[in-house]
Amino acid sequence: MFRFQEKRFCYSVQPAYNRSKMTRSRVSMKDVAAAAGVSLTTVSDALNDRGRLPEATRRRVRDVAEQLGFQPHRTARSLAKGRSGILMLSVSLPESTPGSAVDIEFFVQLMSAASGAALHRGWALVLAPATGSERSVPVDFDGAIVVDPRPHDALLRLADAEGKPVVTVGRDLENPDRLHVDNDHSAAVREALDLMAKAGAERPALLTSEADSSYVQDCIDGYNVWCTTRAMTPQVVTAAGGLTQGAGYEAARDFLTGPKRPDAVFTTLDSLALGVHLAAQSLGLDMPHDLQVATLSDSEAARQARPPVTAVDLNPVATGKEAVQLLIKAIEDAADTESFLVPTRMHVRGSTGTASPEAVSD
Amino acid sequence: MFRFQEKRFCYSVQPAYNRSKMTRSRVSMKDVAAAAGVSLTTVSDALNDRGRLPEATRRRVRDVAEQLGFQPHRTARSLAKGRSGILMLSVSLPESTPGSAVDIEFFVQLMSAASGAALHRGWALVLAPATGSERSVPVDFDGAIVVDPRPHDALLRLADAEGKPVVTVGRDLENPDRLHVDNDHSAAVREALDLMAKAGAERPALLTSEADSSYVQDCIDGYNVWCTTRAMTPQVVTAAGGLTQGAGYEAARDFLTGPKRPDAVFTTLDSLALGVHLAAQSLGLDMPHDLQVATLSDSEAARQARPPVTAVDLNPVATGKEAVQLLIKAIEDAADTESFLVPTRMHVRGSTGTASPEAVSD
DNA sequence: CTGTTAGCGCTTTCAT
DNA sequence: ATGAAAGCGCTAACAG
Repeated sequence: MFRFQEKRFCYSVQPAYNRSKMTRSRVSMKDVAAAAGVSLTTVSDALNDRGRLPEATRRRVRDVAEQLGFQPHRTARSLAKGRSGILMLSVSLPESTPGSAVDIEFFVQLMSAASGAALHRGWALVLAPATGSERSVPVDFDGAIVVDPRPHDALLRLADAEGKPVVTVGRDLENPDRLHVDNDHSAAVREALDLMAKAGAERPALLTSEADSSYVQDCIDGYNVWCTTRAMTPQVVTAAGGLTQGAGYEAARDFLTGPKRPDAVFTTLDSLALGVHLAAQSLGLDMPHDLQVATLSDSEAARQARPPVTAVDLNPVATGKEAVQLLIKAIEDAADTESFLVPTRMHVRGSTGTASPEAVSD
Repeated sequence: MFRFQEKRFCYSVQPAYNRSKMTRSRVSMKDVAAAAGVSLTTVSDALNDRGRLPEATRRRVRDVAEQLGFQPHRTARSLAKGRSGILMLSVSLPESTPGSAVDIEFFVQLMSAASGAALHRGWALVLAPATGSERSVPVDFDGAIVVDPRPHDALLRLADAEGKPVVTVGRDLENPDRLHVDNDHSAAVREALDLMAKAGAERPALLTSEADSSYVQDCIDGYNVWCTTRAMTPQVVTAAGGLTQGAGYEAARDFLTGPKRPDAVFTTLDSLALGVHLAAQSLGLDMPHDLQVATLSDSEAARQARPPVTAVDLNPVATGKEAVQLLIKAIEDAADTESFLVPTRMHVRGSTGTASPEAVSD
């Protein structure tokens, strides 16, 4: 239950910008040219540092432009150059996941870092409409970043159709050679399993979401390789219900009360781990003694849980920056761009047993 | 401590889009006109539903366009119409706050909702560079949303300078009549104080961040009015160190060990409340018995804390949507736009004592 | 070293 | 009911 405020919800005011409505019409390059007594070309060259003008003219023109308060008209420039300066970014979650990508810390960090990196290099980044959304992209764009691509991602297909460069975060399973940024999830899983094994785990399980992303498959591969090496019987559980704590909880209630209960579990997302955490508590299992928990993707929630959850930091900030950098490179000259693997970090915390001496909790 | 992966960090692949490099050059309206045997004007009119063509021609032209796979060139349209279709959004945090706005759930929700609402209506939303950032905005925009405006917000000044409409979230204290979206924070504070008083609070304090935002001032006003009405001595504490849990913790350690320790505290942001929460626990104070805590702005962290924190949901999603709607209206016709107050919701949880019967925890 | 000119792809008067 | 033509503000050949 809740109560709404009883007060007025609306009232009226005058927009502030109305007051200075005598907006002097934009200063154009033509105006600058006239004022400086040169041609349009010269102004363009001076403003864009095209080195064919003597420093003197360049300076003079720039000064005039500054004094007139000239601001370049980006749209006109875009039209003339055939480049909009806009990058699109889409994150498509599995159908089954309620809520949106902003509920997942990894995506928020990545998105924010990507936007900042783009701006820093003079590009603008626009979030793409959720897949399946009514209309398509409302602006011209020069390239796209597709996070965790799924078979029929709208932005991916649109970019491909228009021949525009794409960088994916995580591999495009339908086209694995496509330019991408990724982590070595398989290695991360094996590292975490080693850690838990050292602390006594004998039956580690893997809890994943639906396996339609490359990172989930990599985790499964890494887990299977590890189990094979150790001659252990793998137990892979797929949580139904998307990337949520609830999905993790339901799955965990299930396998934690079944026969051959695992004594450790690695999850492919922090929200799943949090669900396992909750299930373990509700079953009266002690972490890490009765059950060790480790997960892919670090988050504030993983840090705040009691005990805090051991997690692999995927470095979404570096990932976002790198994706932007790669995409810009691909746009500017398709040559010499190569996919990139972002290093991960393991944060050992209370949800797993004590690890080897060099890996201490942060 | 942590360990980096030892593996290869990079390897090279061929960008996928290179393979289809024989990109058929965009289909333009001219092509459509030729194919349909009509003029450019007619195509334009048909495609934009300008009602001067008989339904027959309109259909025919549209069919041809569709068959040719025509996609409008947004940039060209923008140049001709003098409107870019782009909205800017900036969030400026207090100088003292480390990290970025994406660490604050309110902003993330607002931003995501705003972006979605813009897209839904055919506009694109671009995040503005952090204030004080090197270069200015890399695209032409038609209007701006400025969240929690501060005295010298770069985007605010830029928009004003170019005579572009602005909607602020929270009032612009230097120009209170400016179009905005806001909550009735003063009423929310009083409601929370009532709640805590009913549960026995006799010395409620107010913990705020630096008071340079309208919402902080509103909280202070509401608090003072409430105290005056009840003939209570107000105790307002300003946390140093920005909008962080650490800042809340430090401030709370201080006033919780001083003379006349408050038995309840209202904070102006969830991270501050979480800091108070931590301080109370470290001092062995029981919540809600020894200390009641309530805060502005609900969050996952407030819900997950033990005990969970009573919080005012500011409805950032509605706020973001409304801001976009208002801004578009202001861009399209400056008339009849009015500021808007978004209703809030109180979520009563374990950090405060039992409230009146109709306000039950969710 | 600098200017002239023709677009970029669309919208929009103004004719017919 | 439809078309011709002049831009929108900038870039980029191509001259000189």
